[in-house]
Amino acid sequence: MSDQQTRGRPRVNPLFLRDEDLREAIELLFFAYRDFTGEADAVLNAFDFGRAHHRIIYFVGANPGISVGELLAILKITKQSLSRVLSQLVDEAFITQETDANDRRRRRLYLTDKGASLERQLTDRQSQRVAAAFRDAGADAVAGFRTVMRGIINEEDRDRVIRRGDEPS
Amino acid sequence: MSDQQTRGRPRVNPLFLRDEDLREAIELLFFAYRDFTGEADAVLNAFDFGRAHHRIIYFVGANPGISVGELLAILKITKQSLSRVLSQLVDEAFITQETDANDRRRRRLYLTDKGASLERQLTDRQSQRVAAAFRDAGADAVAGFRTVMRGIINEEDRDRVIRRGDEPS
DNA sequence: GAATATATGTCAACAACACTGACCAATTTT
DNA sequence: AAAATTGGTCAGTGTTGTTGACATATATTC
Repeated sequence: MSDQQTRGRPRVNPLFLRDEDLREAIELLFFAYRDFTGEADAVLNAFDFGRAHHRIIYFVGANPGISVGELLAILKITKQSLSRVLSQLVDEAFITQETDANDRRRRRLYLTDKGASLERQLTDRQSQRVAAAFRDAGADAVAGFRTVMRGIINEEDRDRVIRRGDEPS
Repeated sequence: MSDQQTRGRPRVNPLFLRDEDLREAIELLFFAYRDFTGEADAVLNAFDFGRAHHRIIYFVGANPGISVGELLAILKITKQSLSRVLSQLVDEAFITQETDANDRRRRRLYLTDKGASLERQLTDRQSQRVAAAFRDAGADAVAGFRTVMRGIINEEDRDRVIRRGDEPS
């Protein structure tokens, strides 16, 4: 019964969240993500890889020893979809699989040197874009960015994002 | 020669942008966009539409009378890709095309009532997610979010995002 | 007025990446 | 021993992007 508040004339609330404010946010998400992901495409093309490969390489790099199931939970795709791309990365020696010692059903994933090198190329490019935006915006703005972005993520997945170490002020 | 600065040990700079700080931002972008776009999928499925339809409906709604060329510049896809999806939306009467009076080569695009109704359903859902994050984060954080996101977007495309009216403080 | 450029649309083939459904094998848990 | 979990695979399908080659109408330029 308060749904239609979201549109129409401005509503009374501490932030004065008008229609355009929210549309602006929607567009910022669209354009920022479009340009942010586009950044890595040239590198990926040189390896005949796509964005699916990139996502896998990134998250295996960020979580060495991650299991297939955890990776699926992060990417929210089916195991068939993952399998197609992951197999390529294993075949071409960008990623290795090692059977978990405690639970031998589990395969733990790691980047090879080759994989780590590609991961670095890709992450560096995107990091530079973010770093430039951070520098121009200043420390306070960066803190706000982090808070809002975390709030947009589904609550149950917020702790999947790595946290900087300086949280408790 | 300063590329490898982006990784490895912390660098000296006013924001102390460490490797993890930038990785956190990368992950925030991934998860926030994943959940933000996932929000509308159920509605779209009911209409047998996908995300490509959503993007078109959104930007035509936000820019009534936009030309095909401008839409292509925003979406950064080929006209063939756009055409397939746009034709469906026109055939099913979610969008109308009107020849521009001044330049009769141009087709200006508008949402029909049916299209506007769908646009509202989709945008409302996403707006609610953003509004909740904004409320929890507070006004200062929202300002920071906007500044950083704008900085991530390619410079030449920053003014494609609608601007709130309260910029010059 | 003829040549050129622009805006849009269309046909055809193809690739990446997601999906569903139906299985199978190894291993662990109950 | 039975059931649940983890991971893999085969087969078929749909959406959304790509290239390349043309076609049409209209506007602009020489």
